[in-house]
Amino acid sequence: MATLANCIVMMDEGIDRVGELVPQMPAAEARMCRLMLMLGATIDRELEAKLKPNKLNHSEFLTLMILYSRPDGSSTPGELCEFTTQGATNMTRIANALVKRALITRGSSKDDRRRVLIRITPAGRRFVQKVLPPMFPQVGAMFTGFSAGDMRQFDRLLRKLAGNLDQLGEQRLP
Amino acid sequence: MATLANCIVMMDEGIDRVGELVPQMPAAEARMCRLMLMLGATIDRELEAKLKPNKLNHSEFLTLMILYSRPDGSSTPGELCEFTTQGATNMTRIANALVKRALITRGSSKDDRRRVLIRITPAGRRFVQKVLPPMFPQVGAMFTGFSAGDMRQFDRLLRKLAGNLDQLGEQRLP
DNA sequence: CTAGTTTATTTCACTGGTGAATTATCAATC
DNA sequence: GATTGATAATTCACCAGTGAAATAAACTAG
Repeated sequence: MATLANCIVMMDEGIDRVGELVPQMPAAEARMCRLMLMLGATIDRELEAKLKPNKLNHSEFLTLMILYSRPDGSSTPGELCEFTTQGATNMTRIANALVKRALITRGSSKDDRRRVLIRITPAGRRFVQKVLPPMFPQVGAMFTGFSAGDMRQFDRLLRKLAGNLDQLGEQRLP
Repeated sequence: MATLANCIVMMDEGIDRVGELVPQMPAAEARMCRLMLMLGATIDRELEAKLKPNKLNHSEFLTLMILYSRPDGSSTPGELCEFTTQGATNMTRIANALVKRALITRGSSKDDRRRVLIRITPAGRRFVQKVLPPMFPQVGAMFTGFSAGDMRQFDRLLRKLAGNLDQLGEQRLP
């Protein structure tokens, strides 16, 4: 099996070596960047594995969770696209899949009949309440050994990084 | 456009709300987890966008960089699978693509003829040296405002998280 | 009322990645 | 030295997700 630790060792050596060949490279930043990519992908795989027994994939899960988290349990395809960073094409497919399983309903909005109103059903709520708790242990285990201070720091640093990424994105689409 | 900051605001509210409905949830950990997923995906998209003009995708780039970082510039498909966390099937495709562009060569190993030896070509090295520097500004910009201490902390926390993820993976495949 | 814009859906072609079976080689054992 | 089993890479058929373009319906502003 390819342990994350192995990959990291190898990545560290790789960056050192590339840093010798291309000295202008911001090595420390590149390292962080790769770490974020590796960990993000790993967590993604972990989550996907947890969801598979329930015949859900990541974007379907996310969509369902957003609806579940809304006080009125409803949203629109456009809004869901925005927050799940999915294309409209895919959101239609996701909605189709969730409607077929009766976890959500699709209806047209009263005041703007172009809009489609997507709403989580009682069965959808029950489904979330069944699916969610079994993933708590893993989520907790990811942060064993993190002190309260560690969590605060981590949160701060991730949000700071998010801010930088936003700026970086803006200047690419001017 | 869907700014990361917006998604985060929405995620925070969502987790608060779900936390009320399902109180056993480890809210702080779930928040970190989602942050990692969002940032990882964003960095991934950013990288992919930077690579697209060069007709490379993430896994091809990674493969090429590993080869570039090796003192002898060579590896085998199996090893590359391990470090890129790709299936063997996909590695064959990646190698095909890179061979077609003459960035790598494929030859069979002398001492074990099952093994294929993949080696970066001089053109491959030149290609990396051309492609790499233009991404340095972005990589640097991702961490503007990070003090030396911030970088140290961030590195420490990410590696700690990696350790936990490894343990979590082990106990799923016993 | 008309022209233009927004919202959602559908279709199509394409990319990236996966699982199952296949082929070739090696290593071990009888 | 033939047989069995493991390992490395490839091939094939398939799926999920994407981007672009076309369509349709409904809203908005002049």
